[in-house]
Amino acid sequence: MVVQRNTWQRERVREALADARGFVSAQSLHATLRDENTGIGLATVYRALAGLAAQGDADSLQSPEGESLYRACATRGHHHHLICRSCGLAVEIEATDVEQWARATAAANGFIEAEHVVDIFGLCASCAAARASERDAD
Amino acid sequence: MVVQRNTWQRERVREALADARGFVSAQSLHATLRDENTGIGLATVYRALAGLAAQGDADSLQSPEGESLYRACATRGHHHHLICRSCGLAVEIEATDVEQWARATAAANGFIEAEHVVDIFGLCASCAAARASERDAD
DNA sequence: CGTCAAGTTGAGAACGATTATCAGTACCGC
DNA sequence: GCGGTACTGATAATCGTTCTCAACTTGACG
Repeated sequence: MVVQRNTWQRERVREALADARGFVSAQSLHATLRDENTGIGLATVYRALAGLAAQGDADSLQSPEGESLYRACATRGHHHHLICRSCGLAVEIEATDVEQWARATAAANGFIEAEHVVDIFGLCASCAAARASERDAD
Repeated sequence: MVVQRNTWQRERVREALADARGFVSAQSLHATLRDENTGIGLATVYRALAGLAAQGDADSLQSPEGESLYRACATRGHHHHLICRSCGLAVEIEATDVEQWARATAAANGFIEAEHVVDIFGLCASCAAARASERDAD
């Protein structure tokens, strides 16, 4: 049974995702690959990303604007992110305390099969500096 | 300057939101109001919800499926939720520790203007029980 | 290397949620 | 009641994502 084939498209998506410093949307990833030369299809990018996410090679989350963002993460397994809302830069963070708190809170209220969403959005140092100098320029 | 007018539509949306035990989507809220009799428009529901959320009378969050969900919350000000992914029931929770952790983590990584998303999704006791008896029935 | 079955691809259609448009309406202060 | 203006609602438009399906690749087998 051939479960999955290797195609250059999937490989390119994986590379592009790895090249991106932080979280990127499927749309912008597609745009990037489009620019490079490849006539890769949007649907293929979505499929590849969904596949990567499914097998744990990528993390996905919803931006506050409702887009799905993806990232190739160094840390496999459960972890959270500190994300720059300007450039998308993401820092992987552990939150052992929060995990416990989440589990305890869920249990205390009779909830089972609890999953939690814990992410921090802000401006990274670079973007903060960039914005500060923009302000100065005004 | 008339800033905002009172219309029965906005009031109905507020009521319907209050009647719902937990988070509901704009779509289902519109469906509910539609059933009641009112020929209220979908756009109006969206506008009312956005308004309520803007003035702090309602909380909004994105479901894992990408829909925007709204809820009339008893607690004004910053708080988080424990949400049943089956019936939408939501429990308001305080997470002082998590707030601090979020702030500290952001600061430690040079991030400013940090906001955090902290929500727990699970199955509430009722839904868990309901599902258990369904299982038995099979 | 050629063949073949089945997984993949890509263009575009389809879809669902949300937002914008705009003429008609209802609210509010006078 | 009047007038101005914010609001409404039907519909179109937008945007991200998924589906469809014919054409194409890949990989196993000989």
